[in-house]
Amino acid sequence: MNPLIEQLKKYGYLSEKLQEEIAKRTQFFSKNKYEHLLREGQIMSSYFVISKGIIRSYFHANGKEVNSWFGEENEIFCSVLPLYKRRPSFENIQFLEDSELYILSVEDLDAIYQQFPEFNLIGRLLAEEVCIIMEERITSLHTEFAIERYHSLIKKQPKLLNRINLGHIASYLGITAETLSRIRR
Amino acid sequence: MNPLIEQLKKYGYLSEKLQEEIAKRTQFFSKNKYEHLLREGQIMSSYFVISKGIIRSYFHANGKEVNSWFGEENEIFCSVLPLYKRRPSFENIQFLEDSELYILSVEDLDAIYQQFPEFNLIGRLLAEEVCIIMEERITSLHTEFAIERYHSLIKKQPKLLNRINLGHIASYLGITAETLSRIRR
DNA sequence: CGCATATTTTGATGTACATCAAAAAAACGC
DNA sequence: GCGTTTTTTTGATGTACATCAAAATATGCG
Repeated sequence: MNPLIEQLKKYGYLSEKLQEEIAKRTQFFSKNKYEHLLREGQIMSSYFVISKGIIRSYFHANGKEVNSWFGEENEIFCSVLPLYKRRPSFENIQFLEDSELYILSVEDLDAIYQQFPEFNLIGRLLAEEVCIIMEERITSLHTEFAIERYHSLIKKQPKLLNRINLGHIASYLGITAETLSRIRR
Repeated sequence: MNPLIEQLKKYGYLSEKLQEEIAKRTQFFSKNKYEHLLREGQIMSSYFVISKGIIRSYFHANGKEVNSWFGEENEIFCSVLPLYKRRPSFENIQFLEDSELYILSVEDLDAIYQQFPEFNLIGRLLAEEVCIIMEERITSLHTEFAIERYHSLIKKQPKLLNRINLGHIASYLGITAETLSRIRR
């Protein structure tokens, strides 16, 4: 069982041969809490799925860490800028629990695109899905008050509250921990 | 000369046959200032390029119009939700000048994907590009003050200021026209 | 041109959220 | 289990931006 393949299958048909190729190239990692998968400035990139654990993506702005997203089990992720543009990441990806994950590096991904051009369909649908998610996030940041953004988040990722401290959540929402505390009361 | 094909070529090779097929399916429209290309609730969708004119995309939030983006000549655009998910649009696309544009409808696009599977590569790169642009917008809304967002905008679309009134710009920035006026001073 | 309308600016005041400080509560390590 | 560290809450005060009203300016149109 390869969780990456399971996730990719959600976007379309993968032939046996293609599945074998992906399986062959998939790397498995165990990581400890607070380790990093990616640090800003790196170009190393990949699609990946966490089979166990949780991650945050954060970057630095105005001298502070700002969380940009959280990742839970059985979703497919990537760092957009390195994967889609081969440009250095401005974000850091860090494990917030001891975690296990499956990675398909950008080099392996390219090789697969070469060998199985039909895989571009999956890649297209994946990127299109990311667009949808990002559009929601933009609208939320553009028009909602902090409390509405908070409710949107717990609606979309309800388990997050039990796994991640409120300081991290506040940072994702674009407010301080103090404000989040007052909002929740 | 088909401006849509010119834009698509930026993302990769298009065979003669593929270009012919796109050209055959491309529709040309002239539109007057204040006409709409798309209204919220509609599913009708497409990729399109404006050869002359300017557009804004806006939606309704808290009883007000909120501008989500502006489009100028010779860029390829779409409405993400209808095109990528076949879901009703929540945004409206309106011309702010008398305009001319070239459209490839979602039905024609699907037909092309069927007939030329290699076009999925272009579609993938296009969607990936949209992700990059959206990520920047998210970061801007997440961490910047209004004045910084203003400077980002005029850096990225410097001609906008001469073509669009400040109320529209303010709405895009997520502030009121009054605040924008004070910021500019 | 001259009047009507739309846009931009200015001023007074209100509100969402930030900052700083410190207490309270929870989690962690030995 | 107890002390240390981290997280969360509470309070006082500051700031970025909103709201409402109205004046100044620009634009559109017969």
